[in-house]
Amino acid sequence: MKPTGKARGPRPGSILRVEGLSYGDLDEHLGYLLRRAQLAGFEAFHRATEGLDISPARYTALTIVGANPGLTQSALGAALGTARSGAMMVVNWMEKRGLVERCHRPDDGRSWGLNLTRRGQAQLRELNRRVRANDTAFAARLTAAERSRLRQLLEKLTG
Amino acid sequence: MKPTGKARGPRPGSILRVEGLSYGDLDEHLGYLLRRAQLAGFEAFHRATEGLDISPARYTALTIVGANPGLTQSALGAALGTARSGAMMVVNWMEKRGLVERCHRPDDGRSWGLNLTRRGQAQLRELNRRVRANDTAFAARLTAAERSRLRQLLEKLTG
DNA sequence: TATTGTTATACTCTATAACTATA
DNA sequence: TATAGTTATAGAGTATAACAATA
Repeated sequence: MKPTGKARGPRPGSILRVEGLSYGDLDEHLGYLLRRAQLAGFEAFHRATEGLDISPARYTALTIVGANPGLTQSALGAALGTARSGAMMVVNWMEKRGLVERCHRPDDGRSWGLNLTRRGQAQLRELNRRVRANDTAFAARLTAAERSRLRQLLEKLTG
Repeated sequence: MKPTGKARGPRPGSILRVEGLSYGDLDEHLGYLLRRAQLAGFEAFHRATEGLDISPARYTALTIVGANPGLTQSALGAALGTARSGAMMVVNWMEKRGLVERCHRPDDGRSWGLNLTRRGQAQLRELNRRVRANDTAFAARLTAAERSRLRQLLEKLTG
């Protein structure tokens, strides 16, 4: 049994509600509530992918490459909301792990086209399985109807 | 007219939806939707506090100290979900700016009690004004009823 | 022995800028 | 000249560990 990967970086810090402490206006501040929920989501993600040397950003990158074969690094960076150099590091990681290939594009010698390898596809399927299962557990406090409503509201909010 | 403060650090990166790109399973992933919304919230906060040398974490710290006079640094760290050393840096920043005072506690010589100064209180009021106004603008895509529902769902989700 | 504050250090993430090669 | 990728560097943020003072 080979090692599955080392833990990466510090655990995501959660914002647990401290007993007997007043939070002032924060409880009515939408941005703060979103931050709390999002950090809880990171924690859930971390639990779901324990030992896989992955991160939310890497998972996002993997998913987007998988959904857009031949994608350019710059386009990936734009999708991730990061600079080109940031996209580089993610792609380097994916390539070193054998999850993604950089393929020359015949039409433009400057840019690479990114494609998932077989292994990358398998890895992504496994991640999706884990993440989806954990997503439900994460949102277990909500009913299915409430989850759906929450998704809908978030999508409307973000545009 | 004195300078109001320098911009701090890199702007928060947003995740703009890229035209014509597929996002695979991400659109159904609650954690991803939360992340998007939260980053949009950071951006809104940044716009609202332009030039004030503040950050969401600092704003949170200021609010919590204001709502809990005499608070301990460790307690603040717990509320922020950060280590003691992290709380130190925030408090150092607040103290240097004259927003907070460290007061000796008669009952325990080890710990400080944190209190907002007059200036800190004024600063917090101004921040609340800006943040609240911008919060509405940020969530302008939603009706008042939807905003309220969203808040409710987020609170239920986080517990 | 445990806890508070403190300091020093390391690591992650990300932005910026300069460089190259193609266009 | 403009753009894609690359590389090096710097900054913010935060965790960890060790230390002193106090409990």
